[in-house]
Amino acid sequence: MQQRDRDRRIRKTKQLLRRSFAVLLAEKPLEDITVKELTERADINRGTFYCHYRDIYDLKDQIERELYEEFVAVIDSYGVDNLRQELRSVMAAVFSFLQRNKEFAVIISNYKADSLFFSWVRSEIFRRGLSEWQRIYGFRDSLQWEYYLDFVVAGCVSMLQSWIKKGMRDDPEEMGALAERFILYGPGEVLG
Amino acid sequence: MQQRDRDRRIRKTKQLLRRSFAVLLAEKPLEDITVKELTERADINRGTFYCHYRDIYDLKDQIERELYEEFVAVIDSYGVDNLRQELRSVMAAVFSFLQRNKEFAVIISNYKADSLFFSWVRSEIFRRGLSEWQRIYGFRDSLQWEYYLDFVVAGCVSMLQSWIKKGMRDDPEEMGALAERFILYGPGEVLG
DNA sequence: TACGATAACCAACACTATGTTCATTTGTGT
DNA sequence: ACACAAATGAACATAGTGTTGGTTATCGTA
Repeated sequence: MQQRDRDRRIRKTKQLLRRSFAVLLAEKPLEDITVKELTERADINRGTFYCHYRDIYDLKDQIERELYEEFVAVIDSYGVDNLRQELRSVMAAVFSFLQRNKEFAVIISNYKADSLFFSWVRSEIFRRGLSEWQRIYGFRDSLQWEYYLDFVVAGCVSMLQSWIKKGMRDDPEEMGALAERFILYGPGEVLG
Repeated sequence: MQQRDRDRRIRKTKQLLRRSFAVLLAEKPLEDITVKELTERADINRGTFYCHYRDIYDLKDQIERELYEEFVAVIDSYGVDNLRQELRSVMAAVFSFLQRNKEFAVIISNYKADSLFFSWVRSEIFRRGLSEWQRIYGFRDSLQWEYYLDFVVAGCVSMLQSWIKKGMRDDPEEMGALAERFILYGPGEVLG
């Protein structure tokens, strides 16, 4: 990415394509978007599209991939050892990361069902959580633990998604605290 | 559905198309499957396909829609009043429902990310849970409750999905009990 | 069993998007 | 200013789409 995008022209065309892609995605489902229409909207030669992407799905994948790499960088900054202790801060950081990338977050939440991004996020967090569990407890009760980990990870990601759909208004710090309570204490405090 | 599918010919072609669709889906992603290839595999005239479906996505939607309607019938049999009391049984029933429809369940879990079925299931359970909450508690703390409900619903659905991917081996009754514990008591018993 | 209805078949059709080519023009980094 | 690379525009063969009309085969029912 660094090597290739040195050229201003490349950055410009990619940006134009992405903007038009976002607009189109707000109008119709992904499978109805054609290269022809996209490039006409962006006022880019159709051939140029194929210099950068294989097809529409490749474009979508690249966008999600880049967002995902940034996400990994964010949670990497918290080290692997203290995920449990810093649960609240990590979650808050993720919420605030999405807020900073509002434009893409909205694009992704426009996909009718799940996006690749969130699916990657789920398996990444699952992987990390599982390895931490095994580091601490070995393989004891690992099946139940796997289901529970899967349960809470999916829960958190779904919180992220509905938070986005609600307009990202609630404070990231509060959302992080909420997520932590859901994960560690269940519904106790919510149901009273 | 009842009116049209009286004719044996229709049932037969639809079945053939679905079988070939399942096979193709195991080979390649949905967006790479063409009507032409599908009908050739099924040994059905291409024009016949268009008598029943608008396009590939319509075929996929109809399959998921039918499975979803059966699902709704299953949870409807538990009445709306006692969702909370019968949590375990309802969840067990859902697990066992998917086990009975193994073939379709596997098809759906083959979609990388975009299964309409599970997305419908999520919003349906969410809707029911929310209305039950409001019936019992009014609108008190409804925001936190909404996030928590979203959290656990997504968690349960994700349990279903990973259970399918593990081969549906664990007993539906046990899975139902596990889900209930996760929902009501959080990780307490799992983490010890 | 016979009959009217209709689903499936077949061939053909125009149409659209795809992916690739090549020569040309424009803009870039150093 | 220069060499290089990206973007353009036009053209092309290809493949899938969606629909047509006429024919054959199969269906449900009386």
